[in-house]
Amino acid sequence: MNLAGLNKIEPYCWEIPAVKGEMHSPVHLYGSEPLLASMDEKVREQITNVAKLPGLVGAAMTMPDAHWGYGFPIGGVAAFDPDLGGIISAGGVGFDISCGIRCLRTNLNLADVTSQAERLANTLFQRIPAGVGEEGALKLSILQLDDIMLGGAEWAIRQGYGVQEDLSFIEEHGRIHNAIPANVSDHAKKRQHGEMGTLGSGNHYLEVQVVDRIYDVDAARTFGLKEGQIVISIHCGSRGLGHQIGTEYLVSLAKAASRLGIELPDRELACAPINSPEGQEYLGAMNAAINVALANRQILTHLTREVFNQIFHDSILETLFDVSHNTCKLEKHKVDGKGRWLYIHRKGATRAFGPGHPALPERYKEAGQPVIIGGSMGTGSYVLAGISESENKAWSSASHGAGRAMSRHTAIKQWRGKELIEELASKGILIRTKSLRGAAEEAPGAYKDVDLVAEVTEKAGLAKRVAFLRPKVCIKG
DNA sequence: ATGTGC
Repeated sequence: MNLAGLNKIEPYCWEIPAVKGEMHSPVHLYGSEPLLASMDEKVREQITNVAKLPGLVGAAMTMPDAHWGYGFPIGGVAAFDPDLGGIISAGGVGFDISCGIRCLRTNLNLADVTSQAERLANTLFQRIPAGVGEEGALKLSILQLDDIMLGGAEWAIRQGYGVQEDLSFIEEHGRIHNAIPANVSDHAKKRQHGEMGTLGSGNHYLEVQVVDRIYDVDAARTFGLKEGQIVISIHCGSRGLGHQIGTEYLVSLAKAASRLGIELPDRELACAPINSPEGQEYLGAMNAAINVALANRQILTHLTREVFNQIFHDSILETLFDVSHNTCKLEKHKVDGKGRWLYIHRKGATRAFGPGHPALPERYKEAGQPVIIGGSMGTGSYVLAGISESENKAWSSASHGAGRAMSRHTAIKQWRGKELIEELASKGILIRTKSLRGAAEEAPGAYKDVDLVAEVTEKAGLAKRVAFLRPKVCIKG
């Protein structure tokens, strides 16, 4: 991205001023000069288009890990006011609705896992269904899927997948309201029928990690993290169901936009007013998919506990937190000192509530919300904490991952999956995957530097670093 | 992301 002509308004934020009559608000690009310079021009183009959509409140913005996406850039954040004709867009949520990361802390340390690493990797790979179209042990009827779409992780726990305590540490306490299963097609439900409790493919993973470095001692203590401790991160979403909802509502929202005379700067930005029938319909379906994703990560948590209990007697795996990073959520935020209810699109961006936020569980009230930046295969991840400053800057949002730096196509030409896996094994990182091509697409070199993303996220005032997690075992989709 | 591509 060419930064010439942009205003540097803060040490880690560049502004594209609003063009009168075209954009409702300016664009704010959070990042450092090197991170922004290496981003595709498309990021700038796409987020400028978002600034042209009706009912936008405040700046349209991108997080430091942003990259080119469908319509909205991944790493894009934008707030819309329904009373001002604000819109909702399927491209602004992403196809993998409520894709996110569940992080579990354990009572194990590095030495426990090192001696059992091969067995752990093999058992996890055997027990955690992963890969395109891979089905799990659960086979559900369409009626049961309706219950999942309403109940989320609560449903999963009622079925025996996990413990009540998990719910306190999941966004929305494991279940988002206003899900409308009737707005989800039978086709979408059928696609999900065998896919509950599965990881999926692409950048999804289950990783066993060791806490390698603590940045913030107090927050780490509150989060229950200490150096040398083993944690587990599960990255996945709403699988076939979310994807099918995205595909279908893209068409319905495009029709609504045309019917209502909404000018779309890009047809990929198909959207409808939140207060229109189509907007409401998508919202109900998207919330249903959020619950499916929350239930999915809950089931995977349970499967992970079973594997750990089999290998390590008396192992305890507690939910540290579960964050979603592809959502549109109704939240109350301050605008010019006044509280307003806004629909916040976060596509490839994590909600990052600061200390004292009423939605936080009691345990994290003072420390702020745990924010998880998932790294690329084999490079490590970060746990951060939400800070108050981010409320004014970015509607309490932060980066979600390393963010791609290169297309999948280019990555395949540059790396071979087998060699990558061998190289990582030589560094003591065990990868298990059904797709060598997938591994090549996910080469660490195809992603931005996660250390830099986490550092810049902190310096930009979006969240503060708490701990760095180094990978040991990675089950790839 | 995705029963990866019409």
